[in-house]
Amino acid sequence: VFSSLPWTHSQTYGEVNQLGGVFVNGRPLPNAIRLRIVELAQLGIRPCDISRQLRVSHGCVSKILARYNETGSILPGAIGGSKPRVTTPNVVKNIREYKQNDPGIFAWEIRDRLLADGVCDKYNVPSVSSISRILRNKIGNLSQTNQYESGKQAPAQTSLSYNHIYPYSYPNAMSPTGTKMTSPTGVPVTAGHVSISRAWPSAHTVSNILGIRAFMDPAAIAGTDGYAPKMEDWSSVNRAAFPSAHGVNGIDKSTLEGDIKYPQPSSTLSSYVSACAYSPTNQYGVYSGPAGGYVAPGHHHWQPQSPALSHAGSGMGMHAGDIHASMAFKHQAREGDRKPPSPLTKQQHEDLNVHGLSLTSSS
DNA sequence: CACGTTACGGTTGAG
DNA sequence: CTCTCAACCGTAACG
Repeated sequence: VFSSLPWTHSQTYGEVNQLGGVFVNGRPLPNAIRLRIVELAQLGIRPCDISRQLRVSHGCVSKILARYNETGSILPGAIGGSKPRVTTPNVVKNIREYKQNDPGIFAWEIRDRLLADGVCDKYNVPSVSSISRILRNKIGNLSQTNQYESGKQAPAQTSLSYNHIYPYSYPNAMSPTGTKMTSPTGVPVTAGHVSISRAWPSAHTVSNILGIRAFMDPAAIAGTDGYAPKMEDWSSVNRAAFPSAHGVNGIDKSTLEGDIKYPQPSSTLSSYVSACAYSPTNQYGVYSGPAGGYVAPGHHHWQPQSPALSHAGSGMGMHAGDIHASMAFKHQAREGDRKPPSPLTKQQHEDLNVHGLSLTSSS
């Protein structure tokens, strides 16, 4: 797996593409680079030139810009994990009832009833084969089965709406930790809100949240391992730093180091670019950043040139985080349209929300 | 040449 | 704890 190709010397590992750029197979490009791609495009630089300057394959530049145009987010999609189950206890309960009331009912009929009765919607209704499996495994002889329903219901699911959207599972995820704690009101803060408030992007949002939480929550930090890591990808970048903290030692350091830098031609950029680094272990990491910091910005910061970077650039990689953070979204694009089922969705909608606030890109 | 697409080899993480 | 497997990734190459 990690065949490390030491690029230069330090730990950087990763591979070098035809353009001389460093990348880690299977992992998203650092947010700083993703951000840079978008920034350059907004400055009017052609994709082919961006590809050459940043040493990122044109296919990747194309993909990132397309996604940005579509969702307003520079962040990569959610990697790994499973989609939320559609066969929630509530659904199973209904299936059982249909079967009990009509033992000869066909799976497809059950499916239609789930839709007709509003138990499911077209996005989360179980497939006929899933229903057959449920009948076979969980409701074989109706009687015993389970206990579940009692306790849980599948509340959320109803919300279908987003579920699908976020494969990631945020809904839950976040809520648990961060949310709850945070919200004083008791009302759970949804990620969305948060994000909004802070103006982050969605997915990220989450992560941010996590990150943040981490922040505040020492415990979290403590468990380095635990860290919030999950946030995944984007996080890596974003999270900026949190260096110190835990530092988880190895990890961060590396990150910090960051420097991996890939050679960047253009001086200007380079600075911050370098910032990003892959974390060795990658992922995310560990560092969680100071969330607060960057966020704050007022906004417009994201202007291409200097701002963010500038300070960002400096030392540790983290800044990178800021940067993107700030711009994670584009001004916004259309909103309403897409959300549902489309593939990328996850963040999309979030983004959408976000956009509002985000900056306007125009310079 | 520019760039949208996609096969490929890879990683992740909920279940 | 380990295994599955779908979702995502970026590169390379095709058109």
